[in-house]
Amino acid sequence: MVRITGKRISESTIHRLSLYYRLLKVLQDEGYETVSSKDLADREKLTPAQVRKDLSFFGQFGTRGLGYPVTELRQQIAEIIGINKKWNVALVGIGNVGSALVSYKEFQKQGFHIKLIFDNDQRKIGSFHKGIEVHDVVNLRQMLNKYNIEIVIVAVPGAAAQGVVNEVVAAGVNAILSFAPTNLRVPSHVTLRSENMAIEMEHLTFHLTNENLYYTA
Amino acid sequence: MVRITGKRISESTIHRLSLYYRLLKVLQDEGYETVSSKDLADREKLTPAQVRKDLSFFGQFGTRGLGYPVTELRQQIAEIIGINKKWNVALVGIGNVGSALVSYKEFQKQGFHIKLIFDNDQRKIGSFHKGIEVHDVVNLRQMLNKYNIEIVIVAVPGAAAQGVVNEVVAAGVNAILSFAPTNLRVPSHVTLRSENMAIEMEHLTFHLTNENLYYTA
DNA sequence: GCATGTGAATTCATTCACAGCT
DNA sequence: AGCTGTGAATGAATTCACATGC
Repeated sequence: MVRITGKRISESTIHRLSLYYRLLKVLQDEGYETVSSKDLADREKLTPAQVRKDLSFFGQFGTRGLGYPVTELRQQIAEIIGINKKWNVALVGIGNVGSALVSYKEFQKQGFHIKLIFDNDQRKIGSFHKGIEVHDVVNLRQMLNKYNIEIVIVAVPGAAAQGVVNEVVAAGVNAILSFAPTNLRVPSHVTLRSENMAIEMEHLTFHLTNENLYYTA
Repeated sequence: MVRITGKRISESTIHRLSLYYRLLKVLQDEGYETVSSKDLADREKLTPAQVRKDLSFFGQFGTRGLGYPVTELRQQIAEIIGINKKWNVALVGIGNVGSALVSYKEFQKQGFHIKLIFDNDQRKIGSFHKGIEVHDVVNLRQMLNKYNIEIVIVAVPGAAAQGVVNEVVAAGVNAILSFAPTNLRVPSHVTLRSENMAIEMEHLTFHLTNENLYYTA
């Protein structure tokens, strides 16, 4: 949770900003110049009040009676989220998930530049992926520093993940995206997000298993 | 949101059940026979009350003065989440993400059996991935039926995703995990979870961009 | 004495409703 | 008239605190 001029910003608000950002691109492509909170809400299955409240945390972007200017609002949200600039990213672990990430085109487009790749497998070290050389993870800390890496993506097996995270934190990197299926510890000044496909699947099985118990009482 | 005997179960509770399930495995391996809500909470950075409340929605699993039996509680949670059985899964789209999924060992272990793979690329159709043949997505609906698929993972480009989802829904499948970076529509009886790496990255950049504005007022 | 299970209290998120601007 | 921006009201999730049982 972050406070901006005294207002609490929740992770859900941050998430919705990302959704608005994408939706505004679509609206832009469809030729809209302005959009109302109701339009935005309808397309995202939210309430207009929710949309207005989310935006109101960061300023006043609309015109009463008219709505929000599509292109401008999109630019403003980009600035709020911090994707109006390039970010130096490093990837640790070039297995299946890591490879998928390197090939993920949206990444480059969004300004995420994978500058460094690390692995501990001697057969992989020295090889190239999409033009990026794979380095020995032994040099992780010093290279993160040298290349001014701001975000590290951890895609190593669970058993190795905490060790990698510790090095990353020691190197002064404050943002980590992990694909490891284990609990990771970071100091409170570091932002950690974890993606775990198995857990997402379990949401599905929970619903499949329990939806016959739906009540509407 | 699901109701069980009148109690509201939130997605966050479901998520935490998955965390407890994993943590209990660790505790089991460490040789613990019982565990208190405080122990569980400390390891997950939650409060003991949160842990007890989560579990209380589904029954009484502990012993006062003693705590919860590790192995037994783990088994109970498996039943609640619905991972005490095998699930028939199909994968649509065998690109980078799809390939990573097929190779993901945790999946098999957790009882998720990828029975079918689909793609629309003629060069891929007929090929095999980890012993599973790639089928033409044209036959999606009928094959999902024939093989009693319960969960479909959609890993196709954004532009193709809604079309695939429509077919999946038409085939009567009620659980979908999507990796497409677009908004998808499903009827309310279908559970849809979306993973979007770019959005996760944006949480990180938001924090990196805004944490210098932290207040503690 | 110790730790669960759970109503009550609190905190946090969302929605309402309306004043204010175009 | 239409739609934003925002305090106030509601609703949901979390935490408190204690009665209950081992």
